[in-house]
Amino acid sequence: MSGTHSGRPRVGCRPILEDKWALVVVDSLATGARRFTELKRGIDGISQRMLTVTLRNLERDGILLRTVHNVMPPHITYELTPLGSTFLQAARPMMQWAEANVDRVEQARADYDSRAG
Amino acid sequence: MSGTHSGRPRVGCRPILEDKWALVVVDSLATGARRFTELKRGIDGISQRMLTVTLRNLERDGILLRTVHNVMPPHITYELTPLGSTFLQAARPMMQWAEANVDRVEQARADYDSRAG
DNA sequence: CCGAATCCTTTCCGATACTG
DNA sequence: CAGTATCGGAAAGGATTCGG
Repeated sequence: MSGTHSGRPRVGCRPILEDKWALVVVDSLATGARRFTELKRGIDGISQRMLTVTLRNLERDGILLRTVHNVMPPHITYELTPLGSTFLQAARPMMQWAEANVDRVEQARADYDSRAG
Repeated sequence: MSGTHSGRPRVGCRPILEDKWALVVVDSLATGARRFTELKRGIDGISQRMLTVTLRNLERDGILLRTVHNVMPPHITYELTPLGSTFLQAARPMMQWAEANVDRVEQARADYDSRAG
């Protein structure tokens, strides 16, 4: 036995965990609903296409909710669902670890590369 | 402001977070050192190539340590470094969330697909 | 037993152009 | 504003073969 690994592939969750932008998009919705352009501006380096794709996938997964507001002019907002909020809570430690240890990891890489070319 | 997102791309951590197999390999080392073949047997669906690549990357990142034992016959073990242990601790909540919510996510997908084709 | 190397297919993803 | 459509290069990743 090895930790929490169950033996079968975690089909259905992997796409979230592996998605290049999913974590940062979810994180961007931490403080409440946002519009497409707000998200685009707030996320460094994301293309329009990838933001669209990421939002669609997260909506499909039940992580966020897409709402069309019929005011004038009409606009669309994205916000976390309850399931999305629990996901964000669970993901926070890992994001914080990443933020806190980027330098250590890069140092380890530099060391490794200098040893082995 | 939006959660823990700093605005700059998290260069250096993304490869770990995005890697298809990194989490499950790290998790497989939770209980101690393992040999290549043990890992291969324990991880469902991983190819020899991807296990090799994943182990190299994690070693390079300072997450795990590769040790060549000069006994007869010689063998090689992989184990988490202290940095790797902190990574695993940080990743646990997300892995547990994934394990606990696969069904919910798949249900959400089925609902979404039945609504929109 | 633990890989490295090669081949080949699939998927990702940015750039660009267009739409209601 | 909030997308959709299409293209093409880049990267991932499986299968297979070979080596120490």
